[in-house]
Amino acid sequence: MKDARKIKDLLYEQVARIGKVFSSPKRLELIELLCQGEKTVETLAREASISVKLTSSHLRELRMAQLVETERQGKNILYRLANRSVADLWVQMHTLAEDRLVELQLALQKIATRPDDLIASDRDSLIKAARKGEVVVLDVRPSEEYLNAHLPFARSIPLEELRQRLSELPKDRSVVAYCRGPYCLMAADAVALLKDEGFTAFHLREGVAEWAISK
Amino acid sequence: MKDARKIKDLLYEQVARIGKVFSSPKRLELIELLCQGEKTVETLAREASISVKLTSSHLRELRMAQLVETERQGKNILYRLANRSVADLWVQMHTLAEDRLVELQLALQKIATRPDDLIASDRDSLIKAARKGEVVVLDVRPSEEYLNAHLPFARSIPLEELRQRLSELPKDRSVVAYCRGPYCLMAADAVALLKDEGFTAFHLREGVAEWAISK
DNA sequence: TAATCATTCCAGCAAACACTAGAATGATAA
DNA sequence: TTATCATTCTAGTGTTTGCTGGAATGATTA
Repeated sequence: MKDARKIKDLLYEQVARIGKVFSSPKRLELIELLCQGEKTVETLAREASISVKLTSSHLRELRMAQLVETERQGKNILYRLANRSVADLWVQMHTLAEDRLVELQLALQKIATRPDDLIASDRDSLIKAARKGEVVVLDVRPSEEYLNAHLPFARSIPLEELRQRLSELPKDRSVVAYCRGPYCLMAADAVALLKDEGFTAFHLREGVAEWAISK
Repeated sequence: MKDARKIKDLLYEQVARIGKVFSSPKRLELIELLCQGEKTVETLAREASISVKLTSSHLRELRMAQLVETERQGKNILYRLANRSVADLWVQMHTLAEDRLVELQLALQKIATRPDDLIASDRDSLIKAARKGEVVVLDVRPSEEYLNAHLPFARSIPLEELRQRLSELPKDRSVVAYCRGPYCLMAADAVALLKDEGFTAFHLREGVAEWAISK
């Protein structure tokens, strides 16, 4: 009887190790970044706006829970998610959070400059329209992330280059911009810029990881 | 720019609220229990072997993250998961843990008295065999949990009553026992008892929640 | 009214955690 | 060798957490 208690505690403790990794905001941000593809510590630190040392220690937690893998490439060390299911768990967790937490829903509403900028993601019809060329699906993430994975029929113009490359986009058709996911501000910025310049632009909340999981 | 940081931090902080709930072993145990159906605080405390007061405070965390709902029923208060996706997240998290953490794999191996007691869950063929009556699928959880939900064609004999009710089971066919899930010891105990008594018995690792999610 | 179920508040304790800073270490490339 | 990328150690700080115990409170039933 006492033994049964002990072994049960041990089991739940192990699962809780995974939960602990997902209980820190900064680690979640790193996970989301790693969902976009492998990255060096420096890149992760810069994109998450934290020190390299702190990044390193958060990555250590991820490593100890076996959720990431590393690979040396020259002077740099590349981190990547160990598994598709790590990204899936992140998506499922933030989806549940969005479903349950009113505070999160409110905060998310502030991101889209206007609610009508948001496009309801009807996966099939968006693909169909993109295939026919009726809309332009625009990936505004850094180009390495686009190269790693992107939505079907998407074109890449990183947010930084968008202003200079406006001429590549059509004014007679809709542009649907997306970025890393619902917590990334790049697509919203892109849509604001595009609308300013007279384009018809919409904001797709989903990123590649969310898209991959949606049924 | 500074604003973008702040709003991002806010978003990840909200998701981390969910992660925090899943980062305590005792809370995970409570979640697993709640996956079996609604329960009173007293029941949860007894089944998780912790004090009512501690149970109450863990349930408070679950409530504040909007992951459970409560309903007064007479003198008791019933807790239930707010949503199917809470159970799904628990299953997905412990599945990932089992996939990544060697320590967990080792600990799980100790549960099954013998590894060959475990049956590989080939969902379709098990259902087919159960429908034909070639095997008896046996639910050894308390009967309220069976009544709340159970596997197709499963019969209910709670572990506590099993010894007295052995005559209800056939000796010429296999018995496949299951309980709450991989971290529950009841099915393993049942299999050990049945084999002792000359039955052909196997242990199905999955519980109802795992079964519901498996593709 | 008294008994039961559950929550809450108080206080306290030990442990863990997030973050920062300084200094040392190791591995690699030029 | 020197510079770069990354980790590690030490050390400190302030916060949060899990758990315990005692006492009070509320809601419901009998």
